[in-house]
Amino acid sequence: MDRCLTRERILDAAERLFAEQGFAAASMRAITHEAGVNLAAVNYHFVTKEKLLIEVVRRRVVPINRERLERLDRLETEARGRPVPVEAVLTAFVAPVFALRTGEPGGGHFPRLLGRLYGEPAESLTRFYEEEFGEMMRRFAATLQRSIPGLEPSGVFWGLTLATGMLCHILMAGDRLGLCTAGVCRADDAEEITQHVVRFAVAGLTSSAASARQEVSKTRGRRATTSPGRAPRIRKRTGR
Amino acid sequence: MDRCLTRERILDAAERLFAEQGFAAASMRAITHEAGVNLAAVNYHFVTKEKLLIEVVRRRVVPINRERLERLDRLETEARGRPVPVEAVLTAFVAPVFALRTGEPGGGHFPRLLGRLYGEPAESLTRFYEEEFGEMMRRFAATLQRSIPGLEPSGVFWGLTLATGMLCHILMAGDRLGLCTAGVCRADDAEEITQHVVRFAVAGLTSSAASARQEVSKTRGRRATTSPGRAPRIRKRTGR
DNA sequence: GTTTCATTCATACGTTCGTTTGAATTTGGC
DNA sequence: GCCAAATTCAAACGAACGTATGAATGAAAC
Repeated sequence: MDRCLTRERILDAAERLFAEQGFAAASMRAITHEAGVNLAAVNYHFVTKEKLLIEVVRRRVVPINRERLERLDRLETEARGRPVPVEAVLTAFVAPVFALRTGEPGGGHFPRLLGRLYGEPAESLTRFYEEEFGEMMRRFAATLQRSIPGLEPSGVFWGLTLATGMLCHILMAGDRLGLCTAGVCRADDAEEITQHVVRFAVAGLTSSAASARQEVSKTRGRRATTSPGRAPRIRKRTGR
Repeated sequence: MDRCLTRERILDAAERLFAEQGFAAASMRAITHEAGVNLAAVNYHFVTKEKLLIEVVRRRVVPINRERLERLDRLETEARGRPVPVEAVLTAFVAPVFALRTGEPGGGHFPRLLGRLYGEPAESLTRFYEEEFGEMMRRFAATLQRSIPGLEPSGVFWGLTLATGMLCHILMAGDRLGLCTAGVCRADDAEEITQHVVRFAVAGLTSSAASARQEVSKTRGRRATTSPGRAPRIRKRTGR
């Protein structure tokens, strides 16, 4: 059997089973059986189960975060020094997660795994997170900061965190998403999910900025509510 | 040892370990050791590991959802037929999750478990979800529907789902929350978390309603964007 | 004091776990 | 065709898993 083929088959099978059952519950025997390879092949190619998980995740996360940053670069280039529209920034953050769902052949299982990852206690994953997500998050935060006047740094990170939360929750819930929502919400339409998440994040960030501004200028007699502020001026809705 | 004491000690220990390590990774031996009880006590009191999980969850979820509904009832009574303010509804949805964190002595671990639950593949949990969350979600959806003029049913459920997602993600991330956010976001201030999540959900729902309204009346020459609309002027549009 | 019933206990059952081993097999360079 | 390295294989390792069992223990009921 081709050398690279076994590796890839293991990664595919592990991705599917990790996503469906979680790291601890997916046994190496189930993975290798699903992949149609020998049990010892995993230890030969990946040494350990935990390192296999890291590799499964890395294979998808690296391209996703690369595309996120590429989109962000493109937006900043187009903006030519002016602030980038908030919606565009958030779309660049959200959309790449779903890119491989339709693209890759067996990539449909990864979003669910991605959603589940934050809960996994493997400490090597924690390190992996900081390495793979840290800089990307900081770059998006910096861009967002300039996109929304009046938004403080903590507001930006909360926005990105909450956006990630919405994303992960939908991804993780999978088919069960419709259970508590009378079948209204489904997790199979990437376009719709992206649209909803981006809308919420844009509105939330804008609202945070508005209430922060109001906090500053509360001596002025403007009406004080916690409701979202005006629409941010987004002209050309740059979706990709 | 007191009869009820053993049960409670097992529930506490299981809650902590399930939250920290996940269902599959937390062994019965670790749980009973942590609880300081005999291994067989779990099977005596709960029959099976999966039923133990259900009981751990039920102990916290039932009071939480009861308080959610009580708050909602109170709001509707106060509103006397008028729509309930959106922010109040969402606060009633979010805040009770954190109530036991400060209240109960060992309850600090449950939010993280709650966040993790959506990923657990135990099929008995799926049934449990529909039973414990289904009606509550529908009641909140119905109230929200009347609170935000122009919001369609799917928008309401998406809002509640995304709000749940933000909540679960923060809860699940626990101490790791600050990792990718330059230490800005922390998961230990219930007040702050509630405030952020509610703000985002209010803004998002309002924005959804605004874009839905605009969709309807797009023949009129008003400016069309997908950005969030004004704050909803909750007028007394009597419903029901 | 004896009976009764609920609870706790030490121990063992049969599986399954992640990993290792060493021999077989395939592969690629000469 | 041959050697050496890379890969696959069947089999087994010790440990840990969830659960079951039957005897010990405790506290009320009589």
